Parts: sequence; structure tokens; C-alpha cells
Amino acid sequence: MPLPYIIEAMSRENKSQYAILGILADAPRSGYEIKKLCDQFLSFFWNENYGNIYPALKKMEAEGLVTMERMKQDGSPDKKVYTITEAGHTALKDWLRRPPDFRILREELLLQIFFGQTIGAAPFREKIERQKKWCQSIIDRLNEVREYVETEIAPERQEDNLPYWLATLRFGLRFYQMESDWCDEAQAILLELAGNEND
Amino acid sequence: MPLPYIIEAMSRENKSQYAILGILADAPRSGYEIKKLCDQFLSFFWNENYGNIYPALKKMEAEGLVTMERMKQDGSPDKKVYTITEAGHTALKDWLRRPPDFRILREELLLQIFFGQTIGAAPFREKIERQKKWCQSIIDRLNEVREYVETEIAPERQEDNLPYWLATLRFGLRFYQMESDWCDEAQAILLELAGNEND
DNA sequence: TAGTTCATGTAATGAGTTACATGATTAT
DNA sequence: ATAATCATGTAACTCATTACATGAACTA
Repeated sequence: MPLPYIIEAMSRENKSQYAILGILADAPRSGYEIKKLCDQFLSFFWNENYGNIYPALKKMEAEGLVTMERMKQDGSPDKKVYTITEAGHTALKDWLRRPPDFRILREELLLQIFFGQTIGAAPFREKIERQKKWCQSIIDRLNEVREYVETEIAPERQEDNLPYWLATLRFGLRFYQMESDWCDEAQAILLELAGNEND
Repeated sequence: MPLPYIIEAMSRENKSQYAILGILADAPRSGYEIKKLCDQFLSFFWNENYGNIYPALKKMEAEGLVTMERMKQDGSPDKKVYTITEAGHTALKDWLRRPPDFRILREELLLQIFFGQTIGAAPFREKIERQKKWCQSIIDRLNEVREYVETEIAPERQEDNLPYWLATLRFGLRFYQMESDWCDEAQAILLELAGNEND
């Protein structure tokens, strides 16, 4: 009885440009501001870095998806503020309507546990505890984000975006709570095992 | 009140070699067999491809972590069977004791939902339904794997590995069940919104 | 006859991250 | 004095995936 494959890989294309277009659709911004917004609001399911953002902005400007305007500031260096164009809006909406790629997980902790028999259950006690603490710290931060968007964002913008943002936040909260619960279960499974190992 | 960053990136090194060493620690195998095992047992949290496996095996052979033996077969092409060495065992155990990198998610569906206001809630009905069906199909396959390891694997090997394998399977089952449940919640959030959009 | 499985590999490309470079200002 | 923030970018690198190449045997 041969087993079927669990997950088959999918073809992937570059999605960074859409993350950037989505952020610019809200308001014109600089590369630096885009990065900051990614870190603060998206990083629990998406992240971008400068080495990606700046070349992408340049490329999108050449393609006519955004326009750039230099802004002088006193006290800080010049800013390059990017604004989304009509073509940019169209590209964003086209992508938004397409079905997303399915995720491919890479969980090093699970890989280690899968081969755990090699070193026995004991070292995993601490690893799983560490993982649980990490989950809890992210849950705390997600709750901070939720409070922030519910109280600090202007009410007229909430009406538009709040349900969408809430849906993503709920995923994050469910995910890390699920993982925290799994940590407890995994500890129980390996605790029982450690008992047998000592016999 | 500035928000803290949710997740900070970590330095990452190549982990493919440890996946391969872990599989070879169980028994000598060819690159082809390693790939098949990855697909059947690990692919819900880890996957490897030939373009990675074959060069990695060659490199590990040069480093003395594995040895290679050519095996002639009738009916099929020659096999290159790799066996883990003492040095390989040591490298594997060293990695198993190290704390794992924390994951970085890239969830295209969440990115689309975050910017969903641009196109409105309607197109997400189908996307989320598709996501839920995908989750259910993986849950079905994970249950097949669980039945397989509980019934088809030799009992004396179960004693060693079963709890570790069960712990990883439980993560998969919890994860995809969590996501399936989240799909229902997200539909409810966006359904309510679609009602308001029609006003 | 067409597709799948067995079996190995390389080349090319694309994606993602880190390190480096510069430099002023502001807070501790 | 030191660190952090603001601000932009490039170069190098690693990682991951896909396409390509070969070829025999078996199955529908």
C-alpha cells in the first residue's frame, strides 16, 4: 500500500511587488516607510527587506506601476516618495483576484522531532518550552496590534479596512495559540516516552 | 505609540543535509529513495527536491559524512546507495541538540485579504472555500499516514519512533484543522461585511 | 501508444537574506 | 559616548525550484 504524496509543490512568482503596491494603494510612501509598515503589520505572515524593496520600486517605476517624487526634508535625508498609478492599481487588482499559492512549510523543530529518536526525548523538553514562549510573545504582540488598529486608526478608515485586518489577525492568533497548545501535547507525548526510556 | 516589530528575522543555514542525514541514519538509501521518503512522510512540514538532494549527497560524501556504494540491478538502472558514517552521526546529533530557527511564514492568502478592501469581500468567498478544501485534503492524507505508521511499520520500530512521528503528525493535524476553522471564521467576518457593502 | 515509475544528474533561474556603505540627527 | 532612528541603495550570497537530459521497464 504505497502512500500518496502529502503536498505537491506549486510554481511561484515574485509577490513582493504586490505587497508594495498594496501598501502604496493606501497612501504614497517611501521605501523606508514601506519596510516599517511591513515589519509592524505584516511580519507575522509576510516580510520584506530593503534588498528587495528598493530594487522592486525602481523596477516598478520603470514599468509605470508607480511614480516617484523626491522630497526634501530638513534634519533628515531626502525622501523618495512613491505613488501608485492607474496601471499599478490594475496590476494590484488582477493579483487580488487570482487564487493564492498554497503555502509550503519548513519547520525545523518538526524535522528535529521527527528524527528525535537518535538523541532521545530529553533535549526536546527545553526546545519545545522555548517554542511555546516564542508563541506567547507573538500572541502578546498581535493583541497589541489589534488594540492599536481598533483605537488609534481613524474611525472612517476602520470602516473600510478593519474586517480584513481583523481576519488576518485572527489567523495569527489562532495559529500561535494552536502551536502553543501543540507544545503542551508534544511535551506530554515525549514525557511519557522519557518515562519508558528510564525503565 | 509606535508598534514593536512582530517577528524579527533570524540567520539561517542550510538544513537539507540534516534531513538527508536523518533519513540515512535509519537505513542506507539512494537519492531517489530519499526523495520519495521526504514526499511521503515529511512534505507537510519539509520538502526536498532532486536538484538539492543529489548535489548535497555528493558534497557530504566529499566531507566524509556519508559513503557511497554502487548497486547493480536488473530491470532498473544502477543505484547509488549512501550510508551514514560516524562523522555523519556526529553532525546529525550536533544539529539535533541545537535550537531550531523560528519559522517565517509567507501566506499569500493573508496578504491578499489584508489588502482586500481594494476589491471588496465578494471574491474572497471562493478563495477561502478553496483554502478550506485544501486543508481538508491534507487532513485526510495525514490520517492515512498515521494509519500507515501505526499498522504497517514493524512493531519493534514503532517503539522507537512512533511517539516522535506522532508528535509531528499531531502538529499537522492541529495546524490544518485550525486553518479550516479559521476559514469559517473569516467567511463569517467577510459575510457580515458584504451585507454592509450592499447597503 | 501514452503515461508512470525507476534512477541520476546538471544548468539556469529566481527568490530571499545579509552585509556593506554612507551620513545626519536625536535620544540615553 | 553610544545607540538608535531616519534614509537609500548595492553586492554578494545562499537557498530553492524548474527545466532539461537520458533511458529502460512496466502499466493502462
